[in-house]
Amino acid sequence: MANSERSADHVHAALSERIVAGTLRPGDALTESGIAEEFGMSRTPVREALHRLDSEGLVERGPRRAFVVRRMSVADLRDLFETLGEIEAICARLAAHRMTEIERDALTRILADDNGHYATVNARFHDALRRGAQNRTIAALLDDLNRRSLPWREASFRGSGDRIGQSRDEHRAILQAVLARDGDCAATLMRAHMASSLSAISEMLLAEAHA
Amino acid sequence: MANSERSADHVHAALSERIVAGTLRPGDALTESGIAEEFGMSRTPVREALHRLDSEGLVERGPRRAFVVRRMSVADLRDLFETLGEIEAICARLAAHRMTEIERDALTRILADDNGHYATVNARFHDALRRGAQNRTIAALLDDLNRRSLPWREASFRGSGDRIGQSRDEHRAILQAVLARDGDCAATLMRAHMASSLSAISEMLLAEAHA
DNA sequence: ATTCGTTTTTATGTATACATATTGATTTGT
DNA sequence: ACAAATCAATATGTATACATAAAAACGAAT
Repeated sequence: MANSERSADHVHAALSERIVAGTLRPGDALTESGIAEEFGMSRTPVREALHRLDSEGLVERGPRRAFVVRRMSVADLRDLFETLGEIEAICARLAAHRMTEIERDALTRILADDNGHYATVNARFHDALRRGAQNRTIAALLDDLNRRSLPWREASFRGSGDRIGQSRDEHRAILQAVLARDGDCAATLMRAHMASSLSAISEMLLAEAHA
Repeated sequence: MANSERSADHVHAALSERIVAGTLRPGDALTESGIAEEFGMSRTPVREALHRLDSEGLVERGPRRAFVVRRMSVADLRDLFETLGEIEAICARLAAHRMTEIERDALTRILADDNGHYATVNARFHDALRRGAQNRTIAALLDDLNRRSLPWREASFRGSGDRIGQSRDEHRAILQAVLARDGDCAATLMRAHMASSLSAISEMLLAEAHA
C-alpha cells in the first residue's frame, strides 16, 4: 500500500479526466462493478474514487444510489460560474495588495510576451494572480471550482466576434489596476472579465434550456 | 444498505462533532481499527468516514499514512479565516442586490428582536445573508469553511472588552448597507466585521505560536 | 387493459481476509 | 560500541463474499 500510484488514485484521475474532457457526459452512469472490471481491479478502490468525485462535485447520486456524471441545471451553472468569478475577483484584489515587485514584473511579462496562444496566456495570467494572492485556502478553492466547471467550458471558444481581443484588453486593464495596487478596481475589473468570458457559455446554456 | 443512517454517515458525524467540539484535538491519531472497534463496525465504513473528513480538511495524513486530526499552522489559519471573511463579504454584496422585501424585513427583525443571546442573533444574521445571496455554490462553500474553522473558534468569546457591543454596531451598519442595496459597502463592512470578530482568535494563535 | 402486489434483478453497503509498505527494534558484523 | 542490515509489528490498501434496499420486471386480479 502507500504505493507510488495507488489504484484508487489512478482510477480517480482517469475518471476525472474523462468527465472534464467530455468523454463521459452528464447523466452517464458509473457503476462500481463496471469500472472495476474495466480497470482490472476490485470495487474497493473504485468505490473510493467515486466517493471522492462525489465530494468534488463531478458526480452525483442517481436512482438506486448509483453514481452518474453530475447534471447541472442552468441555475446551478449560473451559481458555479458566478462563484468562480467572485473568487477570481478576490484573488485579483489580494494580489494587487500583496504581489512582490518580482511577481508584478512576471505578470507584466506574461501579457507582454503574448505569442498568440490565447488559452496559454490566459491560464498563465490567472495562475499568476492566484499565486500572487498568497492564500493557499483560496488557491485550493479556485482550483476546485475550475475543475468542477471545466466540463461546461469547452464550448467557450466558439465565442462570438472578437472575444479574444476584448479579453486581452480586459487583461491589460486588470494588470494596470494590480500594478497600481488598486485592489477594489482590480476586483471589479476581474468580475466583469469573468462575466463576459463566460457569457458565451451562459447563452449556450440558456439556448439549450429553451430547446 | 442505503439505510436511513448508514454506518459511515454515523461515524463521520460523530468524529466530525468530536473534532469540532475539541474532544479530539489537533494531532490526535485516528486509526481505522480503533474507531471500528469503538463503534462496533468493520473498518470499511470507518475508512470511508476518514477519507471524507480528509477531503473536508478536518483530518490529514500523518506518518505511516495514519490519519490525525489536522494541525494547522498560523499561516494556514490566517488563510482560512481570511477566506471565510471574503466569502462572507461576497454573500453580503450579493444579498444587498438580491434580497426580496420580505427577506430584508426578516433581516431587520433579526437585529431588532435581539434578546441578548449574541451567538444566536449572530448565527441568524449570517444565515440570512447567506440565503439572501441566492447562490447555492457559495452557500455550500461557506458552510464548509465554517465547519473547518469551528475547531479554532471556541475561544473567540474570551474576546476582550465590549467585543459583543461592537459587533452589534457592525451588524447594524451592514444591515443599513444591505437595505440601501449598496453591495460594495456591505461587502467592505462585512470584511471588517469578520476581521475584528476573528482578531481575538488570531491574537490567541500568535501568542501560542510564540510560546 | 390497468393496477396493485410480488418477485427478481442489480446496484451499493458492510464484513472479513489478505497484501504491502513503513516504522522501529533487534541482531550481527566490524 | 556503533552502524548497517534484517526482521517483526502495525498501519493502510486491496480483494472478495455476503447483506440489503430500491427499482424494474412480471404476473394475477379486478
